[in-house]
Amino acid sequence: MAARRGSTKDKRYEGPARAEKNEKTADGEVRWLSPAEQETWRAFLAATRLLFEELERQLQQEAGIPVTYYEILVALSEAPDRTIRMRDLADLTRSSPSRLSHAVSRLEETGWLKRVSCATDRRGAFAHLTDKGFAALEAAAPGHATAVRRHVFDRITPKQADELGRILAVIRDGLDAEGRCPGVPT
Amino acid sequence: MAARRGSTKDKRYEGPARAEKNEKTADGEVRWLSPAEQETWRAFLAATRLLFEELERQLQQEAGIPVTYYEILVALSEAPDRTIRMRDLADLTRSSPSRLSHAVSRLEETGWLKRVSCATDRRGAFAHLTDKGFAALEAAAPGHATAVRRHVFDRITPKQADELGRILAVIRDGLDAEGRCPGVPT
DNA sequence: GCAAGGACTTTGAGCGTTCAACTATTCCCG
DNA sequence: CGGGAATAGTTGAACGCTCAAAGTCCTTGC
Repeated sequence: MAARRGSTKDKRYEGPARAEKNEKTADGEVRWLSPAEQETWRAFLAATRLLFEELERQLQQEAGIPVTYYEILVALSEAPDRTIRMRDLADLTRSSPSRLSHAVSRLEETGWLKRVSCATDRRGAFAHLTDKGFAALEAAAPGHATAVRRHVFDRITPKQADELGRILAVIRDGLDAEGRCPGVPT
Repeated sequence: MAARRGSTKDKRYEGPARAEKNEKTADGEVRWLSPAEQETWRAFLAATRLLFEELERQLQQEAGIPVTYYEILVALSEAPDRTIRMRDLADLTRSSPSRLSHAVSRLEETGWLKRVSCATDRRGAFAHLTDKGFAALEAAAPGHATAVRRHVFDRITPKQADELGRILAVIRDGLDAEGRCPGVPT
């Protein structure tokens, strides 16, 4: 990735040339990424793309579902009664209501999930993981866990894993907070 | 089951997917993630999902293109003559040839890219970034860089950024190596 | 030379996601 | 109580991606 500095003739992409001088936009100053940060960011993009593609392929071949559906099954499997209100399930899995609705529809067709209407709030619906769905999850879990271990945790030290978790939790919390109260400055 | 793609029902069932502890099964060992590893992994999933969704939304609204298209433009902008052979561009951006072909077609429609046929290898094609495409990239860059900085690098220390880069490079290299020579252990 | 196999690229179908409506119900406040 | 606003969930179209299959051209061995 690379394209280390000054390859050939052209401008290496560190932002437009004019930005060297004029760093202002409508809302203030543009602080480009430093070379080190760029390298990190490109590693981020490459690693996550490769990783998710690999996990997706693995899970699709062995279990026939995408990773996001797997996450839905996991969330349900951990809930009391294996049943969660749609809204809460959307929050847990960080999906949009729309995505969740489509996904649940799809999983309902395979018989792994069931929609249950809510007695106290007639707008509402629950998603319930069926025994068949739970069995499917049990069958899919070892392969998926093995893949995650193989591509991530077997490659880094426990200390690095800890640090990775801490870093990603910070990033996650930042985005989560922003999602909940939009318009609040850092 | 609606004939999903790789729908291999009735997979081998490799032992109970119970247990947070490590255990063995008949035909091989499944090493589950430790509680700490699970927490890290869930942070990974949540952070990357939120982050990419946010960047996608930002870039889509401000520039009208997905992040992956942006990466293609960046790669081209750094190349001599702003021109790269399709195969090499696919490697650089870690896309499948198919994805790249679709993407280039799309970007060609907007006039940001141009396909140029190769004289010495008539199977081949180059992708060339037009002036219009370069201008579009210049216009999109500040917003994108700002978003990346805001959600990632402004939230972590430089030391953490370094460590993050090192960790992700290891993961990336592992997957890269595996992609090139499948079947090689570790 | 020539055939067989490999490399480069494109195409079309199917799937999951997003986005923008839309329906239905509940909440809130005067 | 009544009516507007908020909440829960669904739907359909558009779009990007994957996969399989194909077309086109190059290369290698004989």
